[in-house]
Amino acid sequence: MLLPSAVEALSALAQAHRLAVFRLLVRAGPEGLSAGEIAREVGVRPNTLSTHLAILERAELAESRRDGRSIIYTAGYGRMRDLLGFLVDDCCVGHPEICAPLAATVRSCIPG
Amino acid sequence: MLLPSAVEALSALAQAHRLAVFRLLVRAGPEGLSAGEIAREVGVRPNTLSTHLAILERAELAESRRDGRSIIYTAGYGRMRDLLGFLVDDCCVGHPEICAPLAATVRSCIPG
DNA sequence: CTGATGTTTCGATATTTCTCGAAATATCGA
DNA sequence: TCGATATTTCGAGAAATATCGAAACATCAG
Repeated sequence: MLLPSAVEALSALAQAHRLAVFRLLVRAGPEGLSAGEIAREVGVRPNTLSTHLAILERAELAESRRDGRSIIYTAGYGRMRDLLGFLVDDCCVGHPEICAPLAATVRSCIPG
Repeated sequence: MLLPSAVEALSALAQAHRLAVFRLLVRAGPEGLSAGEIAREVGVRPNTLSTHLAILERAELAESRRDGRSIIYTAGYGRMRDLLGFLVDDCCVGHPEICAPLAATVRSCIPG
């Protein structure tokens, strides 16, 4: 991942409503949530949310598909993985003590 | 780490110059770099850089100490660790496949 | 087709952010 | 003290961002 993409992804997450939306999508998993459900959950008007979702989608941190009248959004896991990798790589250049506490977190969700 | 702090940290990193500065500081390690060296390296005017450094420091992603006429900046490793933990936690709720690729990166810098 | 529902687009406004030049502050060497 | 170096603070202008109401678009049920 290159710096401009990292900045775009970080910018997308650097807003309270969007970070809340993204966290919601991550927890929702591959099934995702409709725009309306997200709006209700986060407490943002539908048109404002639409702008936020477009920003997340543009940063590839969210994906969408239509289901009837609803549009279902899911988290862009691949992009998130890249972003975290980009940031963790940075932290791991000769400073293992920074990554050590992370290891426990990461290990706890890896099967086996 | 709470959401508002995460937003503040993400906002601090969501700017090309600041992300470049932060990466530079992480690589510089505990010895740090003077504001002037950073300005030269990143290609930003001293007064503009000062603003950026203040933002990073406010987000606790950078720390400063005076050394003669220079002010030495170091990365705020603790805050970065918290931020990564916050983001990784999110990704690890029932979706281990997202964290698996991260594990290799993290493991590679843990001694032992 | 018509009306209802769900979502996005448009146009405008208020706020925030980035950058700059100029001036102020702090430290050092002579 | 004086002048030079290093950095920050101040004040302003341009650009980007967040939010809103209204209108448009897409889909479905009857």
